[in-house]
Amino acid sequence: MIRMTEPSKITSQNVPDHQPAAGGIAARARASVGPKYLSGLNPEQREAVETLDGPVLVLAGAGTGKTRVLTTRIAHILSQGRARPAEILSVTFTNKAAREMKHRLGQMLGHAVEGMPWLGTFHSIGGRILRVHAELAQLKSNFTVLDVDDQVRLLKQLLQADNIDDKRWPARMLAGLIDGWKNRGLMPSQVPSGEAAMFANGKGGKLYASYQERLKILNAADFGDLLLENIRIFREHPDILRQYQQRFKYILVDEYQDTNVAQYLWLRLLSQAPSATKAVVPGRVEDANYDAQLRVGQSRDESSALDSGSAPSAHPGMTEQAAIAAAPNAPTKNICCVGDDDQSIYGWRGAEVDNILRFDHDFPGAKVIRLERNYRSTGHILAAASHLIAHNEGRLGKTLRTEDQDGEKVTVTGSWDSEEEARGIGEEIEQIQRRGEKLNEIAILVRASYQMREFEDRFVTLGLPYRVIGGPRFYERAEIRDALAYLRVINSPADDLAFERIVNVPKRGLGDATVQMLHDHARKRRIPLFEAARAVVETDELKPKARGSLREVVAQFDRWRAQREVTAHTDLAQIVLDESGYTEMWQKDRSADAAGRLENLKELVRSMEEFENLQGFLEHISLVMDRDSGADEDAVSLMTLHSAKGLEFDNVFLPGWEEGLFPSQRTLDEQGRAGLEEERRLGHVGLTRARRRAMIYFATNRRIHGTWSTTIPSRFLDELPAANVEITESKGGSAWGGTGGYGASRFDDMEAFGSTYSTPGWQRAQANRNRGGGRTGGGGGGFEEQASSFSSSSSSGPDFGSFSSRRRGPLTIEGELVAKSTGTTSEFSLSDRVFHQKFGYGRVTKIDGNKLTIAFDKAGEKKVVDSFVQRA
DNA sequence: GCTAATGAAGTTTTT
DNA sequence: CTTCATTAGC
Repeated sequence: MIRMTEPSKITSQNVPDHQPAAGGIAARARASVGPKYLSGLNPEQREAVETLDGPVLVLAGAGTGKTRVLTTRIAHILSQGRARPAEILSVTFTNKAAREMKHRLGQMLGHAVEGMPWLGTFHSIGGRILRVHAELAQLKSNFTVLDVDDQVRLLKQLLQADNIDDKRWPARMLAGLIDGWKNRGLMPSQVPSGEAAMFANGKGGKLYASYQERLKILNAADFGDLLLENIRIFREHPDILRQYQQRFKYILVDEYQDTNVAQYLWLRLLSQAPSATKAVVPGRVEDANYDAQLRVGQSRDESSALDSGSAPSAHPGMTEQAAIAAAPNAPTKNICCVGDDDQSIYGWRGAEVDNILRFDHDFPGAKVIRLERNYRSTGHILAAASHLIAHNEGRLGKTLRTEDQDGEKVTVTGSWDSEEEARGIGEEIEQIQRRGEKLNEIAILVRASYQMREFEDRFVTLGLPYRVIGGPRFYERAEIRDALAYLRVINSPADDLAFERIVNVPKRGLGDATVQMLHDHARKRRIPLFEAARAVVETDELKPKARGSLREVVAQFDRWRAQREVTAHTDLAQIVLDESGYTEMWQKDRSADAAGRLENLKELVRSMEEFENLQGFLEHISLVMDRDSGADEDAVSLMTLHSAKGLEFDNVFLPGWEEGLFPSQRTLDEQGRAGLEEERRLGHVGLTRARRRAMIYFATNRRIHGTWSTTIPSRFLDELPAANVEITESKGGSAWGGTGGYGASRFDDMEAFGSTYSTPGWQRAQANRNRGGGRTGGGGGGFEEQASSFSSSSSSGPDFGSFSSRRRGPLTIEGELVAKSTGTTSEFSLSDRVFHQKFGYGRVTKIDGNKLTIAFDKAGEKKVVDSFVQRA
């Protein structure tokens, strides 16, 4: 299938892009007949696939077949013989996306794509390039990639060394600043002095510089370095840059709207046609471009001054930059960026929406193709999402269309409080389930993760299977990082951070004092901690107990290193975990998640098999390890709006649409209008996840950090088109807060609840609920449900009259508990010791059919379904 | 050096 | 109301 003959001749750098090469004509001829992979593409998609020459920006709205275009384009390039697999650079943001592309490419081409070596994430590809040229960054090719945790610990040490109060100037904050600078492509010397001075009374810049120095000593790079050091090397060594420019005949970029400045610069460099002509001095020209772009990162106003060519030359090379901007840029190769400005939701993490908004400016002559045919959602959902996003000003503008039916309207439901919201959604889900739909097709998308708890509690009570997506990634978990630290120390005795992490895990009686001592020793002799430990055990500076422990640790590592030569790396890992007592530590642990941690450790050892040796494993672990893909059992998905990007479900619940929560007050305060627009994009992302039903909720009262507060409906609700939205009533009206600061809301008209149960709206809502067949089983009426929970209430509730102040308390909702009951007597008896996956150990205090009330040791009293617990 | 008790703080997070 | 991190005490 893939023609790999005459590959590179056609698009060698000597052939200008606008000259259709022989392959191009052949391609067109063939395309008119239509290779199999092109069939089924709509005209825009097809254009995006077939426009191979020059820069292309594909604006792919939600659900318009973005991934399909990317993969088909690669297949097209390959089958046209335009390039070999190894000559295509294809970058994504996530490993998941990269894997998905590989997978679909394999399907499309009918066989596994052996060798698309340059398909991967920005970071994995950057890391790969950096390993080749590590010495140019004062690193060895086996450098360690530090994660955020290591970074912070390292910075903490630096702060301590500098006698900076890390209460006032937290290491996390500095880590954030440095990360931000790296995202913007700034080396320590390039950080604007004003920003560098922001931290610790002017020491910020200096700390950044010494942090970088420490990294080199530890033979380590952080995530930012993987790209930043690439850029530095490309700038300082044009010959190396040219080598890569020549290698990559085609560049494809996924999710372009999420690129930050560093990623932009990196792409920019690689995408320039190799400068065969000596007229252009690469280093110089590119410097100018960087400076310009870096200024964009600093200040939008300055950059616009730059565009007009009248900028004062605060930076060297500015004048040249102005000239270059006016003239056609350095010839650009075949770069194809796919993205959607309306789905840019990572601005707070350094993503520059401007990158996509300015694409045709940055890549002159770029062809912009819009994909606006949506194949995912129904008409009403699409209309609602489009109408909402149309309120944004800073966008390129797309109009999503569908040929699907209108479907059901988007619903907006107000609840009294967040607890009721969770209950309402739980009931709705049960209804959907009864209709025979899969739980896998249901998602709840929240703005902030603390919203999840309420749903989890509810689902546990209902016995409804759910899965939380997101959260700590696999390699970020403590047990994985500990295990990796052991392996890192074996692999690289100079890895002080890893050594420090595990020297007292499991507990060996080597506390802060001992570690501090080792540090002093190490610094004095300029040796790694591990070697310091080896030396110190020969002296009598330590108490006998600590000395013995430390001696044992050193001996163990020596032994493991020796074994490494003769033992398979997976076996070695197992041996290390066992002999160090690490496995045992978790086996003894009786907390709820110990079993899961042991399982994760097994998974880690299993995953090592994919790599040839320990070295190879460690090189890739931090870059390509993904969260464990949860079991594929049928369950509701619970996640943040951010982690929902790229996913789709038949039924999507969107709770918490209230001012302050969504849009988030903090974003509004910190980012102003830009922040509001990003929040709105988040709403757009949320809505467009839904294929058939989108259900929005807002509550009048929400508990945040333990205290209740009254909220007002989100302004985004008012921005939804009335024609596509249906306002449904929930028990208890809403809109207590009245009008917000931005005008009247139509949700203000919903009946206020007041302080009794007898308002007309409430009664009507109850009637609707019962009539609507919302429940099975007896006794499940909303009123009784409410009543029972009132009577069992206890603690201090929200301070809103007698109703609300008494309605909190344990979740004892008899109606539903009976409804779910199987009738059979539970196999548990009173005061049984039981174990629950989420809540840990507890004692049964009450039994009601298959519903147990359990007093958990740590989590307090909960009602759970008996199938969720096992005998302890 | 370890444990228990106090106190501060508390979005979103692809690598 | 939580969770974490640091701080007293044992």
